[in-house]
Amino acid sequence: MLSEETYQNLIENDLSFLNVSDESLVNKILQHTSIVSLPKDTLIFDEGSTTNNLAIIISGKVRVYKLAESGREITIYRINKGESCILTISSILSNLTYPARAVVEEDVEALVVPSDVFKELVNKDESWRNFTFGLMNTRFANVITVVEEIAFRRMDERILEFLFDKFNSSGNELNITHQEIAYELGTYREVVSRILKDFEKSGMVELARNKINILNITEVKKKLKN
Amino acid sequence: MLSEETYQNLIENDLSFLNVSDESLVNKILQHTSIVSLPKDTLIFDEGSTTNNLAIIISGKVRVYKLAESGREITIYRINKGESCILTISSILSNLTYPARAVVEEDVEALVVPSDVFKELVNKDESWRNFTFGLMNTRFANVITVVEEIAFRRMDERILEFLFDKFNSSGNELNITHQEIAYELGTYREVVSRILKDFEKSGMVELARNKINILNITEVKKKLKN
DNA sequence: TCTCTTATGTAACATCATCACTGAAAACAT
DNA sequence: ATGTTTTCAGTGATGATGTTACATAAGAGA
Repeated sequence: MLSEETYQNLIENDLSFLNVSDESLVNKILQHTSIVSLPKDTLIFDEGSTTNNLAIIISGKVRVYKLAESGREITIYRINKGESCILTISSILSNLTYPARAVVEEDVEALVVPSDVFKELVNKDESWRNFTFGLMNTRFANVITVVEEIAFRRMDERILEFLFDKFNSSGNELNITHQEIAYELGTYREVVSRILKDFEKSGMVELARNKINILNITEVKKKLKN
Repeated sequence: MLSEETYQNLIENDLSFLNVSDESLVNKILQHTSIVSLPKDTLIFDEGSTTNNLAIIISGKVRVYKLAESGREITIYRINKGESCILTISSILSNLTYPARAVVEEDVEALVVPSDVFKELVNKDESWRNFTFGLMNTRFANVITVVEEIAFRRMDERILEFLFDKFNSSGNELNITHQEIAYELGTYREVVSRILKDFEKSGMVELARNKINILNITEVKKKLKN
């Protein structure tokens, strides 16, 4: 159950596709959806599983990744505010099992839509369809980019790019462990440590436990241009 | 323009989703679609481009791959009979540019649907929607599998698996060059040559110019189980 | 038979994967 | 405040793969 007020708030707050024109669909949404809170580290779905609900993220962040037997991981993409999990959509629309794993990275509030309601909305409402197609298309492009990265680019470049992106979103002192970077990029912690050490030796960064300081951002940019 | 007869043939011949119920949509299809032949090596689309037509494959095969500056390539997936290119669909539905390249691998006959007609069909007809979603979902799962393969698996295993798949579809003497295998898997020809030579030394295969003979298929299977 | 083109072999070195440790920093317990 | 445990980082060693650079061999065509 969703209150009329919450519904309106969501529509104004980055979930504009919720705004369907058909009155009976609005009622379906109000009656059959609800809001849940999922704390950090909650396993949203695992490889091989299926589901009966679609979660649309209102706040927080989810990481979708592949896990190898060796213990290595690689991040495939993240689900942010206003998005939902296309793998769940795959599962609902095509009866496929998840090919990856999703875990809450930052505490999540989500709107939960039962799969049959979602199916009906996608079939009857154009804005839901556009939302769904748009999400699938951008994700697809994302994953192809991941393929390109791991197939063709060197690890030092990839680490540098990762640092640079983080730098842009959270200032030049990053609080992150080498292991986290390794999980992000699909490599081993040792590899990350070694490469970061090289960066430190060349004066680009400064390292401490749980911390990476970017000392020379223009140098980083220059290296990425090549 | 499509003849009524051709249209019926296509419906019976693996393109059942063409069978729409609405009469005006049938007319749209008949009037606005056509059949084209595309010989081997035709570039269907390239990175960064967009399109106004969707091709649905009636016969033949298309390879979709990423190309690196170094000259390396990696196959992302193939488009077979009854399928169409989801990247084209992305481009049409979400105005995205292609993140990869597609080339005809075996002579293709395809049904060409203008993008506005396709949009209308997806919006109005459920079987087209299901076709579209189904294709996107399986492709997405494919690409995630590719990520897993290149991120975590060893090259000798991947080559072995490739040989095994080819073996299943075309007998135990394969006519293929090392370069082609390298393009498939995203590595260098030299790496493929080296690993194949090792396989030959261990008695699993026999190598000749343009030819790989699998001598011991049970051994290959066994290695793949591990 | 000679030449050109294409496919393969292989050495050498760089990078990354993988295993096996060591030591340092922070968190926790007493 | 000190000792203990846990978590994080440093680093050597070795194998697999990426990358450059040639050499050789097989087939195609003149």
